[in-house]
Amino acid sequence: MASSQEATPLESAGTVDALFRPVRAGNAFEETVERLLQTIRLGVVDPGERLPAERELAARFNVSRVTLREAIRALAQAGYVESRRGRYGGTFVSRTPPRPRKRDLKRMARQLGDGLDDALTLRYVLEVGAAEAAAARELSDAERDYLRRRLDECRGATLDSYRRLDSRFHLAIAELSGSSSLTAAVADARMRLNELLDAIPLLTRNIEHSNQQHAAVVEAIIAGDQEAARQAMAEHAAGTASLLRGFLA
Amino acid sequence: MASSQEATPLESAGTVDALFRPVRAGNAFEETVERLLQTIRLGVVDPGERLPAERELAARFNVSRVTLREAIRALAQAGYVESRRGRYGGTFVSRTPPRPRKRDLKRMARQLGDGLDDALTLRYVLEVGAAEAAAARELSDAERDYLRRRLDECRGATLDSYRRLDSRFHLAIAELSGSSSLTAAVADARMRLNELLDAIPLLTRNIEHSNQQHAAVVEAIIAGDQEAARQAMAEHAAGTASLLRGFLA
DNA sequence: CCGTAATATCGTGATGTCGGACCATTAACC
DNA sequence: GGTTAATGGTCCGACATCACGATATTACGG
Repeated sequence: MASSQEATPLESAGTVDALFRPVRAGNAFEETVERLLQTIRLGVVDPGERLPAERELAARFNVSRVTLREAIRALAQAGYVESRRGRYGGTFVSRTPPRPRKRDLKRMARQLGDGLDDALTLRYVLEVGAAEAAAARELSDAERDYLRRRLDECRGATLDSYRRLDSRFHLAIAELSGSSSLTAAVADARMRLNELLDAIPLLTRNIEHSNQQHAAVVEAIIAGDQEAARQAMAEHAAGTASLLRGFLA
Repeated sequence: MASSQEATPLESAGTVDALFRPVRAGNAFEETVERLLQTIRLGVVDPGERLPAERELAARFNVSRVTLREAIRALAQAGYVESRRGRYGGTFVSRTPPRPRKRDLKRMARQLGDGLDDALTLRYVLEVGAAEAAAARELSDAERDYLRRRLDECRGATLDSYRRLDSRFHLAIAELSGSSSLTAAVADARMRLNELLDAIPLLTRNIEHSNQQHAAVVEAIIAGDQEAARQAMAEHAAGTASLLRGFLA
């Protein structure tokens, strides 16, 4: 009765789609694999470094140890990690990561049609917001040092390690926002895009430009200038976005 | 060897915490309940309106029908929904929603210590970003109408229905950003805060102020003025944040 | 009044996931 | 060289969750 005029069942299909999205993306095993990959690809734990012990990881992930081990085994077979037993053993990130296999155009096209704009919009909002939030906080000396060190890392990066160190730099900014939820969201957004970014060539010229923008962001954050931080990060994000759109369109 | 100087294992604890967060918040049943509550509390489906059929919901949520039914049964027992069988039957949102029981201070204190700032920061970033993104898009006539109607709904709201209509208004803005991931994120952020907002009194004066800010946001979005939209939403969000902090601090 | 369609409800066997205990291995330490 | 502590590796019973199918109920259309 009232619904035909008062409610808008058809117009709000977008909202419905967003809220009726899958409760869980896959089974526990798949999601655990994805999260471990995140820590590796985003540079949270470096090649050669050790992951937390199985028991601790299982507890953090809120997943049984069996499931976690299956995930680790899958990553080991794929060449991402290596496990060593005994005291002072553990699971280590491989120093010779598997070459990201060339993405087939099918997958890219799927992502493109479905959610490229979606992912780019989300990334923009999160990263720009994180930069602004970080600038709004009063940072300790240690935090400023931390940020500068991440910036320097990117400068000294090779073509191979750049994506990882770049991700880690952006994660550091999110971290300085003080919101771990925001940090997690930034990490998720980057993982969605890295899959696409791996498919396009990385030019030294682009890296230099990125590094300049990084420096501007850091400067603004340390100066506590929210507006400048937002602006600088917005430019940076827009650059990556147009680069990506150019290669895929 | 190299790790003691080069890496920063201790300083980046925040990043580690964020990335080693639980893979899944709870079991499938609990998460499904939470998501159904979201559609009700955030006003995606109105009181008296029908939810999608079990089979469709189960498919959308990527959850078995058994699990979905258990979730629905729990919500039915709590008084949130009512199920009717037969053709043109279905599960309907109750017209007499259960009074949100007074939140015990224990839960609030927990949220407060743990993640109030976290939730507020995330909310701010997402909603401000959504407003900016919406303003950046070229909206169709239907979309503009849709937004205005949501705004008007808030004006005519009673004290009882205000929170729901307010949430729906904000969701509409997120929706107009064009990113369903962003919409979903905004919905999640609001659910986290609504739990707290339900614990503090709702004043008519505050509602009027909110509505004025809403109008300013809508005006800026329709005008396509990203900067103004951002600014207006930032003020609005800051207002809610300080209100909340005032009551809990 | 009857058939049909759309819906919620119920049952069943297979598979995933969990928690916990126990085993095997290793490097550091005494 | 033995001891020890921390780690990965293995197994098992209990429970959650799944996909699938069959059944019951109801409103609409003839």
